[in-house]
Amino acid sequence: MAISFTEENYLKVIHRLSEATTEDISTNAVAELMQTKAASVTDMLRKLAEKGWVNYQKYQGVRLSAEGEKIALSIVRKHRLWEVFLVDKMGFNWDEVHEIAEQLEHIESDQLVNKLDEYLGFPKTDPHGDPIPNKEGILPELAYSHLSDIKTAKTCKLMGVAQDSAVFLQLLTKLNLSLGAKLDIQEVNEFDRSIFVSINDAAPIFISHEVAKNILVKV
Amino acid sequence: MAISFTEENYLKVIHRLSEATTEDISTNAVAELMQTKAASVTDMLRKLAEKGWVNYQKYQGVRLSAEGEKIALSIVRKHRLWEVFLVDKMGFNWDEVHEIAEQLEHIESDQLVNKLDEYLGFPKTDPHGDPIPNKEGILPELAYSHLSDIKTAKTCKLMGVAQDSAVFLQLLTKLNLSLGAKLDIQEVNEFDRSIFVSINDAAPIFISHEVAKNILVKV
DNA sequence: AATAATTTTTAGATTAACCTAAAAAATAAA
DNA sequence: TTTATTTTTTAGGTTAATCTAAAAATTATT
Ligand SMILES: [Mn+2]
Ligand SMILES: [Mn+2]
Ligand SMILES: [Mn+2]
Ligand SMILES: [Mn+2]
Repeated sequence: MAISFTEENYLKVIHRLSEATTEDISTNAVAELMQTKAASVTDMLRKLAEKGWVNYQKYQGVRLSAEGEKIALSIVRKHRLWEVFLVDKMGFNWDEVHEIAEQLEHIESDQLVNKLDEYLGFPKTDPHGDPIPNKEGILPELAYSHLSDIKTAKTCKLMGVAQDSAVFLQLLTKLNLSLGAKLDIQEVNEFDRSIFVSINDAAPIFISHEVAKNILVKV
Repeated sequence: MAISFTEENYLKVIHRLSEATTEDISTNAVAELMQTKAASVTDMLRKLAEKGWVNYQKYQGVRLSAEGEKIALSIVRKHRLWEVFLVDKMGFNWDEVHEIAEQLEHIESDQLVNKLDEYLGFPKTDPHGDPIPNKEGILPELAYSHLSDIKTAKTCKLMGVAQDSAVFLQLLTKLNLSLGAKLDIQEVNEFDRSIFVSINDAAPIFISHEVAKNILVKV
């Protein structure tokens, strides 16, 4: 069955919201991420349900069907593989690739995706540390902690980010924080929950709680 | 000003038709290439004229404006660069890339296009021998002859094809005809205008007039 | 020059994706 | 357990891109 860019984006958003919870996804939550109005979402959910890609009963929220999940994962796979391509082959920085990948993820050609995967050396994660679903649509579960949840005196390693926005990623770059960075937590301040941390054995600096929430680490 | 995929495709088609003639382009000619109805074309031409991308007066046909020409060439540039990428880097055959490039040509990022160009080594032509417009939108004019117009006993070199269709390109591949092939014309038959030709010094074979019309050569 | 054939445009509908405003249902608070 | 608040859906419209059928303009043919 034919699928539009818009439908693909809805499925992707529902998938993203479903990763954070086992509950049904609300119309408003979808509306916010899709940057549209709840009324438009209701229309679309009815259509997606008719196509068999979501389970939806009015007022009850929505979940992806098995088929919808498969489609969503194939788009995530394409998005992340293209991001690797843009950084590794085209020389973009990690804060420049998300918008372009938002376009490239809709290119339709299984052959191309698999050739691209091979060309890139079958990467396991994208430039932001997010796992790349394989050909069969299996997404390895990488269970990382948020830096904001780590206790004083611990050492950990930066494994990913919880946000793709350019301003956030550029800030990390300024702080000399990139994937693989070693973090030694000196102190967590009670007042503002800011973290005093040494990055790659350099002199420690302060990182706000807001930033720490969006940094994923392995202890 | 924002532009849709559909508008881009119309500009591309008008550009393609303009290459073959200096006359104004007819509504029907656009309709045929766009695989749509004349009534739809009329609507779109009015819209493109309002946006300043074409000059159009009803019943008088259409031409690209300078700005429209620039947009059309930027799409052609992307299409052909992506085709080079697909063949040179992804390992596709020349008959497999057109459809995918039809999608990729709409990806919007000047930065990406120019990085891709550099990554590919600033290619001058695409896998079908068509010239690639440069960053400034200048399209080198490659003046080749159609094989069907060449006289007996001439030797020439295959420089391009006048058609992107998979069936045609696959046939050429079967005939051992690829870019750069050396052609020695033994005889042009009066009856069906078929050509008896030796390809890369092999034993001569027959090529139909229909095929010869779509082969571009340098004498 | 008049008539016939062809091409192009207009008129009126349809579909996908969106919107605002109002109604209905679900949830929270008194 | 009513009442108030919030969430979600419905009703009715808009815009872009398409369509068919009919009208108008252009071009070709007697
Ligand atoms: Mn991204
Ligand atoms: Mn990413
Ligand atoms: Mn092509
Ligand atoms: Mn080509």
